[in-house]
Amino acid sequence: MEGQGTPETAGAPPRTDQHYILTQTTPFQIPSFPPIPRAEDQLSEMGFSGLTAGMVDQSQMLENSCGGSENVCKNRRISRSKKWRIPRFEFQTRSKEDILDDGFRWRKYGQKSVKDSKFPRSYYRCTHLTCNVKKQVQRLSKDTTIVVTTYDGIHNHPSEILMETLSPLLQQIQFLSTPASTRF
DNA sequence: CGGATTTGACCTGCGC
DNA sequence: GCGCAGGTCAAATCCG
Repeated sequence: MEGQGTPETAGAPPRTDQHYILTQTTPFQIPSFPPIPRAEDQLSEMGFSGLTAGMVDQSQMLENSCGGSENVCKNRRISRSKKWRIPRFEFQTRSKEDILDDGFRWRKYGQKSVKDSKFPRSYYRCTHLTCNVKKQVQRLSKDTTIVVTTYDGIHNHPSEILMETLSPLLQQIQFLSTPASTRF
């Protein structure tokens, strides 16, 4: 795994002194979600070129993560008989910072100490209204300089920070492309 | 004051 | 059935 895919592409939202290692590389597909960008495209957008994401058996997926399935249980979990699969990809990041700035906004909803690890695992959810992507962040106890970030799901919206950066530019382009006679 | 974070309680699955 | 571990909830707290 080490040494496998270590994109250090410049100019991407993730920054600081980080090295990236993507640990799962199996292609995946999503059966019935609305049109959303492929994980590879999102990774590319984040600056990780030439990467693919892995597939995970997500039989414990929560109801709000499966787009209103008929199999929603009264309690929070979906029946294990329904084999949901969502993309999951994992980065190992060499950084002093625990939080990888990936261009999306995250809200922390939990932290848990994990067996065989002296560092707690943090749980984050994307703050976008309709996006149910989650990520887990944990520092390796073997090598405390490495932070493992696991993404569950694919964003169904563009990076908000990226859009904030680009919106003045887009507005200017729109303004300039409008015929002068029709402005105002 | 509102949004984000913290943290203990709770829920669920799994192995024995 | 029981205990353990992982994941989530939600009230309390913090902070800009």
